[in-house]
Amino acid sequence: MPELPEVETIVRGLRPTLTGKTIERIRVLHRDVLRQPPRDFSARLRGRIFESVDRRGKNIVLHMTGGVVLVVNLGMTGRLVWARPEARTTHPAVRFTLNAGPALVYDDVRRFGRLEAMEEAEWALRDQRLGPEPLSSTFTARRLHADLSRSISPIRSWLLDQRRVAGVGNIYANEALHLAGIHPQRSPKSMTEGEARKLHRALRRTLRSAVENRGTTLRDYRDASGNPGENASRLRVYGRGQEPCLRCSTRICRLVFGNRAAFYCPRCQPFESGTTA
DNA sequence: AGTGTATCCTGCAGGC
DNA sequence: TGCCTGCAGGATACAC
Repeated sequence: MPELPEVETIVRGLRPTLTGKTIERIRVLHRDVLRQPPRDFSARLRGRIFESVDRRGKNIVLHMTGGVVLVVNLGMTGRLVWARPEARTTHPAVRFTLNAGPALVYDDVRRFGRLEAMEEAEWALRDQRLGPEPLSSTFTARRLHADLSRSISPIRSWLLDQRRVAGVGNIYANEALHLAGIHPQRSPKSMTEGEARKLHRALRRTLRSAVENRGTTLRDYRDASGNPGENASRLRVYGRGQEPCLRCSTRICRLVFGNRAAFYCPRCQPFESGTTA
């Protein structure tokens, strides 16, 4: 559910208030969202102070005193919200009582999300396994083209693989491919430098504007204060099967592969490499 | 090594 | 109204 723009919005919302706060108490209501025994999780975090609030890909990365890192992956329906009445938490799984202000609650209907407390060194290893941040300066069109040349899986699947690029999920993969005029099943290996450049631009534009709109809320996503994002009305293909393409009025197609739905315009995104688009 | 598939879980929309 | 089916923004264990 939450992809880079949603996680970024949550992190920005948490940062000013959470930094400097101490975890006084931890209540685990659903242990299956933890990647370690609840006793171990709590022992590592209790009494620690939040030093920084960051994002890496779709992960919320909370650096604590004592060299401990709390990593939160929201899965499909996870939320990290302030326990205020207006942010109604329906399925609280973990509750962090802080030394001041409202508690911080991890809420997750489907419980696909995961929380883990680990050492800095362990986090460094995990971090290494993730691909480049698409909005950072190290993510260049040249690098993208080189990375694409080594893969034969469909480009939409490639974009969802967090080891290739970090933070892209099904919504923004489909949106960026439409903007770039590239069919979701195109082979990355077959892409020209020009296509890689288009895709690079499209990814960055799509993600940046979604961050500006505070993320896409289809159903579940909320920011740290419990508010939905504003980006849903800006989607061009995702969830718009059978509706007209906003660019050429052709009907948007819906196609399932890799266990996920792909949406694309057959005219703007021809399967035969896109010189006619 | 790199890919595709099945699975974790709950809720909701649509068909009958 | 109620039952059933299919679908959902993610990650990963496994088979090939």
